[in-house]
Parts: sequence; structure tokens; C-alpha cells
Amino acid sequence: MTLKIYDTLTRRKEAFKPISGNRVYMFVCGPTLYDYSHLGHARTYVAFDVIARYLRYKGYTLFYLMNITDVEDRIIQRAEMTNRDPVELAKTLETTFHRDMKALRMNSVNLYARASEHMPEILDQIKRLIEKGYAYETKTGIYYDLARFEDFGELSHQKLDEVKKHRIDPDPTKKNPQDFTLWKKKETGPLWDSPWGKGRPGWHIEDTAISELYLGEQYDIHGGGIDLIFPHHESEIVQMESLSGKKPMARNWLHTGLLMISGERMGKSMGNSVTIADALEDYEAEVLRFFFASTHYRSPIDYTKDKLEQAKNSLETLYTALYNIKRLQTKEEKQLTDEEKKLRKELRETERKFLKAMDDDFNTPIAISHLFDMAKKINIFTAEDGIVDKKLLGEIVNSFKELGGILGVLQREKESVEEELIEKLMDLVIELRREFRNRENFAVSDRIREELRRLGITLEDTPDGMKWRKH
RNA sequence: GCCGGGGUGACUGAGAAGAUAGGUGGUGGGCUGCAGACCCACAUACGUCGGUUCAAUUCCGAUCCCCGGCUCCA
Repeated sequence: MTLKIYDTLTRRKEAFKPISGNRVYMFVCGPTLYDYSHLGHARTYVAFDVIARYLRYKGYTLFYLMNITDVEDRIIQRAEMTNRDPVELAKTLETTFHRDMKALRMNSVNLYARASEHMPEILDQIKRLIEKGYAYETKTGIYYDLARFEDFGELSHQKLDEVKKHRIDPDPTKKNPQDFTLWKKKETGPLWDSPWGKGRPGWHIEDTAISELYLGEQYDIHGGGIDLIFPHHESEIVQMESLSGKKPMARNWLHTGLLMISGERMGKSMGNSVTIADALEDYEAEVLRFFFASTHYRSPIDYTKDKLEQAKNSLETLYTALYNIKRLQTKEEKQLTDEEKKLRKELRETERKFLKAMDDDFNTPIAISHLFDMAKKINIFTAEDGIVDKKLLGEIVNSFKELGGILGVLQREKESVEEELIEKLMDLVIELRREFRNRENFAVSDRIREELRRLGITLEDTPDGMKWRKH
């Protein structure tokens, strides 16, 4: 089966063909470290994590690169507002970013590349752009001369003269208001030396400098949130293609739909920003990932408590089906029964359909629907048969874990389920024992403590209440 | 103004010229000592108006509404 991926450039689903055989090179625009990572980042990065997992599942050797913007005016602004050092602020936020990514079970990125550590490559690209006549220097910085680039606007389908409008007054030294900054001459804040004096790089140049270094002039996939199409990705194309003379810079441009909060655009100014850490306090990572995967990655997604509850219940339905079949008695016979053969056939069908859906531009909602179909078949089987072939059971459990693993769900380990269960059971036992003690029924309460001790659990009455531990 | 995306049942969310999407919630039934789980069934679903067609929610046109981008954005 061939994988088809929607390409923002052609606005069509295209059959996916890596440039060099089995190797796939993917770049995703990472965070700018001026604030805590929020659910919008989570949505985008989970989407690309799923894409990365699926590419690897299909057997591609994927190199997944993400930049980390640790040099940027907003970071400096934020640092000034809070009286902090911008370098230290970025460092702290980078640590929490990685903590959040890990908490969301994100592990598919091969290399994170900091802008601050790629200054030579950034300067080199700017130099080459000047040499080729694409960029010019003014009193305030180095600018890209958009009049020199013919194919401007391919990605966003904007015409150059349509984008003259601007919210911020353009720098008066620019030839055209649309020209974007490659290097800003500055005297305050974190500064780097350049042939044009001290300053900092523009917004778009770090990405092409980093991607050129690790992935080359042309590579397979470039991704990010849909809000980056213009001007960010458009400018990247301008920079890279004018240097390399090769197009397209990326074979496939993928963009994720934005996350909304209760129907509104999430943003600081709206006062409705939810950090990843906040969300993880209310819902476990699997529920968030399931919630994201329930909507196609290109569609906008609306975060509400209600929808998260729906996602949580839905995910639980899948777990329950697994639980239902796992608790059956197992047997090892040479022959499967007709019912078991049928179930195994349905399992293979489910796998096939799941992968077919993923091949169609990573259609996770459809893929998930096939898991539910299978869950129903499992439930029917378990309602009718009290016993199941051990090998078949293993196949079903593995299959769910493998397919779910592509989405990063259904990975809950047996141990952790049981540990969670034990916690809850102990809460209950303790509560019951407290009632017996309150009624001065010490015979029963002592018996509870004694029986638990034999089971390997020590109960202690402490001033802070009853505590228990394994011994 | 320009460039995109979208309007599907209580909520969500796919899809495609003719199929029952799937899920959550609700109601009724089955199973059950009770509850839960599970199974079965049910609810005027495809923004509006035209057109093409044997047939459209799916194609075409018009129209209304929503969302995003237009140099801060994942």
C-alpha cells in the first residue's frame, strides 16, 4: 500500500516518495522559548509524532529534526518584563519544553537544534544571499530583496503586491515593505558578531540554516502549524531556493490545524491559554493524545472539558474490550475453534483497515474507528465464550498495542493498571476498616490488619491517618 | 480587500454520486440477586436556494454564516 500525504504546496494528496530511497528527512518548526508550551504546541507536535511513528512503522528510516528558537525578540521582551536574563529564561523554558514533550510520550525527534548554536551557519547563509545579490544591507540590518524572487507566494498563494499591508510600520530603510529581515543590527540584548556589526538573526533564517546543515538543500517533509505558512514558511522557501536554485525545498509541506479553546482562538491576550502541564494535571497523556488523534491533523480542534471527557470514556471503551478478553481462561489447543478463527480473521482485517486509513494522509479518526469495530467483535466473543486460545489472545493484545502505539495510546502497562487498582482497593479497605474502628468493632478491624499483613501489606495507624506499604 | 479551511444527528467526528461510518451521552430492551461491563434497538444528520444526474449530503453555481493567515504565533 502506498502512503498518500496532503501537500500544502500542490493542495493535493500526493503519493509519498522519499528523495533517497528508504530514508526520510523531516523538519518541524519547534517552539520559540518565550513562554511555557501550550496545548497548541502539543497538538502540532503530537500530530508530527504520530506521523513520525507511522513512517518508522512503515519501515522508513526517518531522521526527524526540530529547531529550538532560543534567540528571538519576544524572548528578550518577556525577559525584560519579568526582570530576567533572556538567555537564562530560554534555558529554563527549554527544560520545561522537554519535560512536557516527555510527559506527552513524545520520543520521535532525532535531533533538537538550537538557533544560538548555529550562528556560523546562519551568518554563512546571509553572506551567500548577499553575494548572490538577493539581499542588501541598510543602516538597520540585512534584508531579503523580494523583488529578486520570482516564485514568491507559492505556498500561501499570495501575490507579492497583495501583502503590502502590514500591522507594524515597516522599517523605512527597506526597499520594499515586504522585504523581510535576515539580520537585525542591535546594540542591546544578546548579541552576536557579524560582518555587518553586532546583532541578531531574523525570524526565518535559523530554520534554513539548520535544515541545510543537517538535511541538505532539499529534503522530504517540512511541517508546522498552519499559522506558519505565511510568512514564515514562505520566507524559508525564498531563502533556501534562491541559494540552492533547486525546488521544491521540501517535497511535502504539512500543516496542522490550530487548536481552539471553547471555540475561541487560544492566546495570551484572550486569557484562555492552557499550558501542557495544566492539561496534564487533569488528563493523562494518553487521553490527550487520543483526543488529538480523534480529529484529523489538518482540521482545527476545539479543546473543552466536555470533549476531553468524551475522549477519556472512548479510550476506556477500548481498554475494557481488552480487559474483557484478557480475563478469560486461556487454553492451548492445536486447533482454533470456528469462533476463534473468525476472530483472528477479523483481527487481520482490522490491522489492514487501520493501516489503510493511516496511508490516506494519516487519517487517524478512521483508523481509530476500526479499533472500535474490533473491540465490539472482541466483546461479542467474550460474551459467548468463556475461554480463549492463548496464542490468539496474545496476538490480539499485541496488535492493539502495536496499532495503538502508532498513535501513542493503549500503552498502559498491566503493572500500572494493577498498581492503580491496588491503590484504589487499599483506599476502600482503609475506609471500611475506619468504619469498623469507629464502631469499636476492633475484632474485625484487627482481622483486616492481620490478613493484610499475611498478604504482604503493612497497615499502620498514624496521626495522619492510616498508611499502608508493601513489605 | 486578498489567500485558505469549514458548515453533518444531543455532543463529537469521518466519508464519498447509490453502504450501517465510528465514538461519547440519552432512552428502551436483553443478560444480571443489585450495580457495572457487555449485547441489541431507537432518535426529522448532512447551512440555504438553484442546477447537472436514473440518483447528490457528496459534482457545479449562487448565497448566508463561522474559523484561520495577510510580517508575534504550533
